[in-house]
Amino acid sequence: MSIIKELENDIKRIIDDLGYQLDSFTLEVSKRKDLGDYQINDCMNLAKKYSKNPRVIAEEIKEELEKDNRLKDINIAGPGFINISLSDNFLLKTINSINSDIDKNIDQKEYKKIIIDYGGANVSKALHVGHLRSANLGESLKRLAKRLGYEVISDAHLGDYGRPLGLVILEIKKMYPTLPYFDEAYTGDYSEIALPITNSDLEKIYPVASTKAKEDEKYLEEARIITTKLQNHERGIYDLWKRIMDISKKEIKEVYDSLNVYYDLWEGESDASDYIPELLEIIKEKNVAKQSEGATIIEVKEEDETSPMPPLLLVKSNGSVSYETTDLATILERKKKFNPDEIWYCADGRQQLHFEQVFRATRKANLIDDDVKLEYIGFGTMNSPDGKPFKTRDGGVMPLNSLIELVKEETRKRINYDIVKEDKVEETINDIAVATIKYADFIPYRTTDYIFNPEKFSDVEGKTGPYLLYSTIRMKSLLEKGKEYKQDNYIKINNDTDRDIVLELLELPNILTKSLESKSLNEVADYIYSLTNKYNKFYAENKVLLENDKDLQESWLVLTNTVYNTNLLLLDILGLKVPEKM
RNA sequence: GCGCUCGUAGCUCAGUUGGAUAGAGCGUUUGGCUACGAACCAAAAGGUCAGGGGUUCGAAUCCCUUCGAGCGCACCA
Repeated sequence: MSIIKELENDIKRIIDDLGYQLDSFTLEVSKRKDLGDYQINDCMNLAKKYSKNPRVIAEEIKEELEKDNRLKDINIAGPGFINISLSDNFLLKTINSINSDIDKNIDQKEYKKIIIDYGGANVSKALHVGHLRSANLGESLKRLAKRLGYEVISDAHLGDYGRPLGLVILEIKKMYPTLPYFDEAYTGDYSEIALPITNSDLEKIYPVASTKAKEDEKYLEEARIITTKLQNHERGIYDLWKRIMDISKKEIKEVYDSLNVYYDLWEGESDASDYIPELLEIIKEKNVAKQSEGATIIEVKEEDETSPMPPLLLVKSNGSVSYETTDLATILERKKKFNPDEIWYCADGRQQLHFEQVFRATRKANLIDDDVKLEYIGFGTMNSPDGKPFKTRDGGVMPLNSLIELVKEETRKRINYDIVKEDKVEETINDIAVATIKYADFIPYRTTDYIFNPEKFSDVEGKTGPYLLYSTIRMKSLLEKGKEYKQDNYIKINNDTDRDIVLELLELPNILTKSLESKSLNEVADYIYSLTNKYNKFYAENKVLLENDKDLQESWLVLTNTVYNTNLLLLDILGLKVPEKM
């Protein structure tokens, strides 16, 4: 347990022992630093609950707190705020403990097994800027949850089935009608066929096919037929689909790799499709579906519910299945393969209704135990400066690749070529560019729609990814240059600048816990900036290596090391790589 | 129509289980490199928290209402 949590528990016990019941207690950082390090606001609420004067309660608590030598300068202000500060001796012990083991500054959670579904990549479609948030958020939630003691399985859950693929296959058929894939008489081995299609061809084919389908009912009908054939694993069509999968997956993986996003599983809707017959059987058994307008549906609307809640479409009137059905089958698949305690879905806010339908249908059909938590983690849309979804000049959505390249070009101008090794240049540029993009994405709260202006990337100063990387590298550099000096113990606190850093470090466990609860990384992003900024202030004010007071110098090196290690931990959670030099 | 997410500094965003004087970055103005990496640090200016009403010791935060924005509401995924 973290040191700050221990202190919080002790204070809670003191308050409990006085006969006042609190549901929970956390030390809140004071908004009046002139009055103390922390403020306790609970007396006013307790006063209401126990019909007493808040200041009287505050006095009682104060009297007890004064016996604790970890605390100092306890005072009561206003209607009943208690202000407390931490003793220097306690702070010294704390930082030494964290310095020896950073896990002493983290509160582990009880073990759980979680599957996180994020990314939202679709086969044969380029990853574009709209895919960034899901990948970024999911990856970091995975890292955070793991760090706090959960077992986490990440799944890309590729969109590799359904009509988009039917459309792509149809368009390939129009382009190359003589390919053996479309020849029902062909009995040979498909793997020997040369396919004249690259990934960038695939990315162009889908928009073309999609437009045609909107304009031409006959074309759309043909695509429906191919989609159904695909879902029935029909020879030829199915083999072509597998080839498309291989080409597309390779490209998707490369983009995710460069973004530092990794999946344990590359399952897709097609894998779940194996579970559809069993799913339909269960649903039939439980008798929760019914026929409507030629389709099979599950009613998920509660009685006397006013919000719109259309039925879940299980089997379409033409016999093919919808993505609601594959999502249900996926739940079945995950239960059988992994038996998780929770499943998290990171998807755009516009999918909220869809997931609500899927979750309700899951419960109705008892697809998974009631105590397994299904959680939809929605997020806001990334918009361009005009407030509309991000587009390039020609009207298409900007590919993620292009965005990365754009920022790389800006980064290329800023690198210090004197100290970055020649063979590290490209990797360094990628790390910095990705940090710029990902960190900017973390700053707004999860559900906020936000404006992402690529022009801004030319400015990499201030609260940005490069700021964090630069500062962290500078700490490392200092620690290396200070190797000849002792770096063992934090011995004395010099002034408020030093003290503020130690207090900031103590916030780490609460930040991580809160972030995991809210499933938003913006608090972590804010925190690492704040910690780094405080450290940089210290760095500008003091010259560690030239300090004559050796006790102070040793303390400062320990402080630097602790902040450095904390930054490494946080940057890793955010999924940002730290280059050697930059 | 019903529902969801919102409206906070010139711009982009934090802060929303109610707490003291509403914050950050950018931009603007100003100061700091012959000392550990200046992608840094310091300071200033900048606010009717969309408007109105209510709840209470206390509201950006909770409730009601008006205005405004974006999104969603079965055979696309």
